[in-house]
Amino acid sequence: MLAVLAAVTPAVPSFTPVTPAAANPATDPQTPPPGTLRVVLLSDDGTAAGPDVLVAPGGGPGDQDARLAAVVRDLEADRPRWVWHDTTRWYPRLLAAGVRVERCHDLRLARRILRASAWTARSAWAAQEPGPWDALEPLLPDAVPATPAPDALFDIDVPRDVPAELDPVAELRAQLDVLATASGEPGASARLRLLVAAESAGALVAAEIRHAGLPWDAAVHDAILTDALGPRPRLGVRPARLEALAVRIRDALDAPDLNPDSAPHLLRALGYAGVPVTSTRQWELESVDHPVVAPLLEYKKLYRLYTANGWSWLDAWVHDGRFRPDYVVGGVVTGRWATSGGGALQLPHGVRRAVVADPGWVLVVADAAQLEPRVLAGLAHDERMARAGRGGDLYQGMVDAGAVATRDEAKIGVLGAMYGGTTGQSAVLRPRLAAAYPDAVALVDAAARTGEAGDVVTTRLGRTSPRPGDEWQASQSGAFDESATAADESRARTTTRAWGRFTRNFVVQGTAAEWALCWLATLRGRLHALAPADAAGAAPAPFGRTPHLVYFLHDEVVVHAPAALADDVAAVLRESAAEAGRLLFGAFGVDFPVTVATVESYADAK
DNA sequence: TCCAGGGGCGCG
DNA sequence: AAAGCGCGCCCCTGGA
Repeated sequence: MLAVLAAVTPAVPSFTPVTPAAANPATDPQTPPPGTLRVVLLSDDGTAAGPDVLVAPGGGPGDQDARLAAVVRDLEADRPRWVWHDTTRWYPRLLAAGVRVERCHDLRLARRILRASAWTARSAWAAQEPGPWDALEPLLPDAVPATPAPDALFDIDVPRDVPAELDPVAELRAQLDVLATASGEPGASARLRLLVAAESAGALVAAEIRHAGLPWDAAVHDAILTDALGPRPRLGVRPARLEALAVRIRDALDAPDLNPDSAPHLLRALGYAGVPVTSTRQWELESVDHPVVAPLLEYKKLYRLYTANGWSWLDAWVHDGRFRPDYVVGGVVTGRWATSGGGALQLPHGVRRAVVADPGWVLVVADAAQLEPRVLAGLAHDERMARAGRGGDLYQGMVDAGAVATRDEAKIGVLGAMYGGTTGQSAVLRPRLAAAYPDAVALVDAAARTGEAGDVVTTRLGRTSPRPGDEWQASQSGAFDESATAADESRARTTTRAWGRFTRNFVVQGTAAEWALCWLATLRGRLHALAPADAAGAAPAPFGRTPHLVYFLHDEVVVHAPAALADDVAAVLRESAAEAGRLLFGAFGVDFPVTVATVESYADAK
């Protein structure tokens, strides 16, 4: 069953006339008042399946939320797939009202996938000019206070954020049609359906992670900072350790006015002092023997900690013992998640010490081992590469099979093949890799050639790469013009190859992101099933004492769980990884082992 | 005074 | 050691 949380009559009557697009005169003889929420019940094929459920507006603050929550909780018994414009606009409020849903169809995210997929490209719907649905952006959590002021007007007001003409029922039916007629690969429809479901589940997970929050001990974080930088300074003053290092740097370079935060200034000062570098990058400085190098490298390290994850970050992002990441599902072209603030995906290892489970709880940390090479083996149906990864370390498996001499070589060779490395050791290893794993190498090489030709590539489940942009077009036409110079041609070649490296990597990174979504989706369901009989407890509703996801990082997750359930959670993490592999690659036998660690602090996971 | 772009570095 | 891919965030700079 599909339940479209949808035809919402405007909460602001003056905003637009009250003419709900999905109003059905047969069941609604009277137009409901402004601010009414409507749940449209449909069968899986999109046909009507029952009378609409209306949620009246009004009452005190939060009253309508509470009524909606009751309606949703009721309907959950029938396990509907909730269909809505956009998870970021609905789900945080349902969670705040204590309600979890099992599954959803996020029309905004699904549309982005389906409009761009090579498997739906022949449909008229995909060919339409961009419209208001395409302009719909996710709602940043900053715009929705987690805890609204008690006297705030708290009606659900989607029309303020979503143009009223965006009829979710019509959009859903269009998407179901396009899904049914997808073609271009065996099972194209089923794969795209899986992708839409997984992407939508990801949207639920992202909202739930933000709702629950990553347990964060601000005192531990402050101790890390004080230990590294000295006591917290007044606003606008360098911490003591940084200032002391700045003095040493100025002395070593004989540059009393040097501001080490300015790269150009620093580079000039290095030049005057006779330090042979062309940049101030860490790796270049490390190759130089000069008294300035040690304090400068130390300064850069601490400066980064201070600016990116210092006291200001702590003030801005950690409240009530929780860091709430602003994930942006599908925010990266390849389908990976991005973040819109707080830098949750760049959490330095050095501050992970501050991620500490609640008393009586543990963090169960899981990491998919060599995810991308395994995905490549599955994509290419490369039996030998799959065999190398069976059971254990894929790189060591390659050594044991005699393909390369050392684990390090295996890693460099594989990464080089996936990223398009053309220099150094990865270039040297290339022929050996191609000889041992011809199918895998052929797949990424073909993806690169497709990109170089200006064409698109597609992941296992149907996410399709963007077309090359203006720069690529310009360099192509420029290079073949009569007046083209050698420099034009060289620039065109550089641009073309860069795009080839992008499409080469897109198929692997994008399919790995799909694997991760399937992992999350399965995990989410199975963790919920571990709920103890009395689930009320430490975590905010609807989690209570149920293990739940609190962090995600491309191929790694952190689950916050009551200590007694740690082993069950570990088992679920492994089973879910295996299930994700089956969802993507069916019976083709490629293993997806995960390393699991049960810890008090995230820093102890590795 | 504002903002785009570059340098640099954190993560996978 | 980085390289080859994908990001976000910080600061500074220089032009409008």
